[in-house]
Amino acid sequence: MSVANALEPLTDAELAAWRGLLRTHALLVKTLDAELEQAHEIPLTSYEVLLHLSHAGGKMRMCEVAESVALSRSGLTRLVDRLERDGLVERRSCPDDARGAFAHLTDTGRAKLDAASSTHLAGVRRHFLDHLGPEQQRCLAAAWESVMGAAATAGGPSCSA
Amino acid sequence: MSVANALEPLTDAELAAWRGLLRTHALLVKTLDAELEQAHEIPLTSYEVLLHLSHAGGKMRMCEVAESVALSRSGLTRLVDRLERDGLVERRSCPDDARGAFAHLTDTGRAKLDAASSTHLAGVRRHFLDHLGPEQQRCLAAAWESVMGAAATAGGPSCSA
DNA sequence: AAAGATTGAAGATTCAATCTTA
DNA sequence: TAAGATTGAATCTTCAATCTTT
Repeated sequence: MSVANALEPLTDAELAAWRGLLRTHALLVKTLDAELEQAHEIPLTSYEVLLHLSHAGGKMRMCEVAESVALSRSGLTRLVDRLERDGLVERRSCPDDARGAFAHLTDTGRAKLDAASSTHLAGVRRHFLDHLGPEQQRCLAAAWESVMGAAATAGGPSCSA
Repeated sequence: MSVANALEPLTDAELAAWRGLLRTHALLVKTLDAELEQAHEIPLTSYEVLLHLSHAGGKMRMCEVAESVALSRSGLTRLVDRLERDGLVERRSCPDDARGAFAHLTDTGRAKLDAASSTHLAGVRRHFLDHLGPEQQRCLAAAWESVMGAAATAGGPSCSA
């Protein structure tokens, strides 16, 4: 908080909290991605796009999808290119705003999502949730809320949707 | 833990703990990387290599460095190429094992690390640690310990060092 | 002039194959 | 035969510039 201690090295506890986040995230994402790729030939990021689309009722604006999976606009454009090529998603025009575009979940995409979800869900449980007590779960959720809340105050997301 | 509930959707608390990890990690890494790049023209991953080298007394085996920053071997080879080109790191041969190589922190590299560390440290505090209470810090550290410990039992790291 | 989306070019990372040494 | 490290090819992601619409 203060400027005076900006150069103090991190305490062991601070270091463990910070570096653990980096290490654990890397391991989990790598593991879950490999499991999805192996069992269903779909990368984790693609899976998450399908998942968000499904949760949103089957369609989202491109910029919303980009924000939801933490990808740049151009990054999402290429990803949806791949998903469209594989028949999992379709682009449709946006009646309200001709500049925009919707990403639509296709039947094939929904089927792929349904098939892959048990693999993914099992992986998230086995590699992550199963090792957390209910108290720890709440603590993590509160921590994310606090960190993200502070960030939102400063520089929020980009697109209006 | 059981197979029976593998298809139950995640509870809200589980979802918050898991998706929060993804979102928060993405935001923090993006922010810290941009700050380092802007103030010292060094990417976060490069900074972390210098940091680990410094903590290890100035030299590490290539495979150790790769493991410490969660990069593949080839990924680290290219990264050290860039660091060597910029004069921040030097490759040296390994007396004990002629197959191996050391990455050595140069004086220039150490100076760069010292200069960048206040930016990085301030960023980690401002964007992350300042929003966590001591209790939350301990909770996070314990969670990482638990998750990583379970993973280590299964498939551990690769190189012998 | 600004926002949503895309494109070309460049950068970073990985896989598979290769080289050298153990 | 296996391990440490590197290389070529391919993939994924981003930045800056562009196009269209508001």
